[in-house]
Amino acid sequence: MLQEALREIQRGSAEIIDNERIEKLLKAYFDEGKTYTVKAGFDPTAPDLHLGHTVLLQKLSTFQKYGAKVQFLIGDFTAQIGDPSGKSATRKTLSALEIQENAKSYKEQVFKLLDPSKTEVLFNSEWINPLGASGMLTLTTTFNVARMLERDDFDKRHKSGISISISEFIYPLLQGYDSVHLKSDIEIGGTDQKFNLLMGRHLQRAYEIGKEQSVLMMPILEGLDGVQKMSKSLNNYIGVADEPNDMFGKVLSVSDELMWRYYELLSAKTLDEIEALKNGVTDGSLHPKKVKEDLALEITTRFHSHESAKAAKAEFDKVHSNNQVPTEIDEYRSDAEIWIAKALVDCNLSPSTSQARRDIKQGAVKINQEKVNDEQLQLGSGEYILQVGKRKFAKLKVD
RNA sequence: GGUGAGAUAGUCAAGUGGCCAACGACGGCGGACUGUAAAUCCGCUCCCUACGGGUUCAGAGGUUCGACUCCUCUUCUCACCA
Repeated sequence: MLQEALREIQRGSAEIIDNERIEKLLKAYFDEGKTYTVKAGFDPTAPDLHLGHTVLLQKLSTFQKYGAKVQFLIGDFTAQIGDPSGKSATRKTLSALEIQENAKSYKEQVFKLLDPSKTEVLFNSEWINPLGASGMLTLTTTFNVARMLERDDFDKRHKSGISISISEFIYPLLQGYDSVHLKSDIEIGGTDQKFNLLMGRHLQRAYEIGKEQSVLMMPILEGLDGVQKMSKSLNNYIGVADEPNDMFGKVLSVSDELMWRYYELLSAKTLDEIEALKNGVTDGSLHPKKVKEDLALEITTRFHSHESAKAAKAEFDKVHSNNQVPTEIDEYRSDAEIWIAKALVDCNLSPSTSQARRDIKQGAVKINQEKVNDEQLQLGSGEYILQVGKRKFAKLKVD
């Protein structure tokens, strides 16, 4: 039981510092029922959560299974500075109102994964504000500039003469101080957070609170392309707010290889269960597509509901396996006879008539399931289902 | 502040007077094959009711029959020096 818990906790992690302590905490839980705290900080600058952000949540959820109380920390104070990690320039700061809004949307999402009874939502302004100028000074005496500049991203910026604000030096200190105040046993974060996470250990020692937190770092989740990190700007993400149909479809579109990665980092299935799936695929008794569908169902269910996930699967089968028209498609109207290329542009199926013509030439355009060959085709009055490629549909009414 | 290099389509990157709407790579889109997977193969990839027209190569002027290519100024980026 203890071994299994350890394996699940280590699952997918990139690096663990002071693993022995985690083992001790778990042992104390299994032997004596003693709980412990796991801290994870979230910067309320990103209101649009995607699956990449949920890797940490999934890990927290695992910890909760094995006796952890989660300290879900929203860095409302620190967000005013902006985390310098991995940044090549000073971040612009957020207004108090924006931070509040973002924090709210965080709370709505996280309890889809976490057990509320074992989760404490905290805002660090609560203890950082009372620190005052003298408390802040004390904090800064625990560290020095030379060590701060050892940090890779600071070092690069310093050497290339890009300005580093003093407040950015303060950021890791404050994050570390959170661990002092909360007396966290373990802190988890992404690999890019290593410096900040270690600061927690440093400060817990400096403030002599009698423990030093273990640190568990999770890797950055790859996006749909399987290569680059999942991010909104690369448009390779699955948003937690995506519609069920989109979410299901996106999960199903990842490669088989990436699917296992997603299983490891996102699924609530145990390692043994996943191992069984892998064996099934290897010996041919399980079709990889089925396994991927299960993952898509699990994820869609998590953020929506079991019903909508099943509906998404049904819809998916309908459109893609049986080549039928989706249930819901956008409708457009035209009040006069219209040229096909123009119609495609009007229905947002093509960005320009030039593109529309190319699509037609390449046989990508269908009207009512019939391939269109004539670029000059005029659509008279009636109702048409327009289709470009495999997934873009629109309904057009011509009066 | 000084000196040198550079700015080309979504990104990287050719092109140094007409053969340039601009090589190539990546990405993206479409097609074939499939499990809407991956891999592979093929096609497309500025706009325009189009065998033609229009607007592009940081910005503004200029030279020229003709400029992405030459000249001037401006803006920005990078390297070295201080």
